[in-house]
Amino acid sequence: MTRREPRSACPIATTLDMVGDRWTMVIMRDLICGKKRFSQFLASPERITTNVLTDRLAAMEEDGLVIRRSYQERPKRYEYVLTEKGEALLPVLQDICRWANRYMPDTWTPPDHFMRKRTGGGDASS
Amino acid sequence: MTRREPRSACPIATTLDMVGDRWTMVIMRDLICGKKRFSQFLASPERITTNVLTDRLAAMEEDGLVIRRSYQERPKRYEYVLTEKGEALLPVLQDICRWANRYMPDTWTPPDHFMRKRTGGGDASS
DNA sequence: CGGGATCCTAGTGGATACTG
DNA sequence: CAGTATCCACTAGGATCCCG
Repeated sequence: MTRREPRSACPIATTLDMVGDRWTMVIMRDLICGKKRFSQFLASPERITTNVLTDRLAAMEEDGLVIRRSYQERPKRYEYVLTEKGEALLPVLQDICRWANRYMPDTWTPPDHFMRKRTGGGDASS
Repeated sequence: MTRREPRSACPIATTLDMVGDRWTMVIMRDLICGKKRFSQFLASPERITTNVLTDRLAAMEEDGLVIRRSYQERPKRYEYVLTEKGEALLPVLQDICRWANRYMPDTWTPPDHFMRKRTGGGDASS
């Protein structure tokens, strides 16, 4: 498993040191619509390999972004779900989509229910 | 100079293929408050090296995220500024800051004028 | 099905010295 | 000042095969 140490106390640099690698945010995208299994990630169009997927999921679990549930079945089954901390990154993903749809015309427009979705703890200030 | 080809037509994956490396968003952070010179980036706490900085700035210029202005002086002087396309990523940086300040307590709180700043073309729909 | 074990590449980053 | 030019190290990421 591979994680990065924060380079500074800057919120942007620190966040990027956690989720700013080549795959973490793509995995989170797959998890927005709910739980997913190992083989379902592999089916995404970006074609992540088993090796990297294992590595990223383990790091994300340790960082508290996802939870891995195991079921006692035959053959064994696992499911990955976003934690609240992970879900709270949804606005970032939505902003990225808006930006891409404006400046990179060859990208899909995400489904409406994704762009309208709201995460639980908006801003608890005051 | 190093750029990545998009892995898919997904807006998230495509955007990450452009700005999702270890340095691009950190450089953009430095540019939010206005123009910067080469040596000013080097002074940031994350300690980027000249080699990597040159590489990233060139890629960002080719991607239309920054403009490099040169002045005919002695010694020669250059300035880097965000384009409108680059500035439009500001909401992403702000969301990242909000997220970090909530879930990664050891990070700074950015100055208020940064979090309140708005980019020109909000959403021109309807 | 959900990985682990291996081995390998190439992208990323770093140190140092030099130049227009 | 603002880079180039080398050379080098590390590791994220990939290919392939194997296993409980």
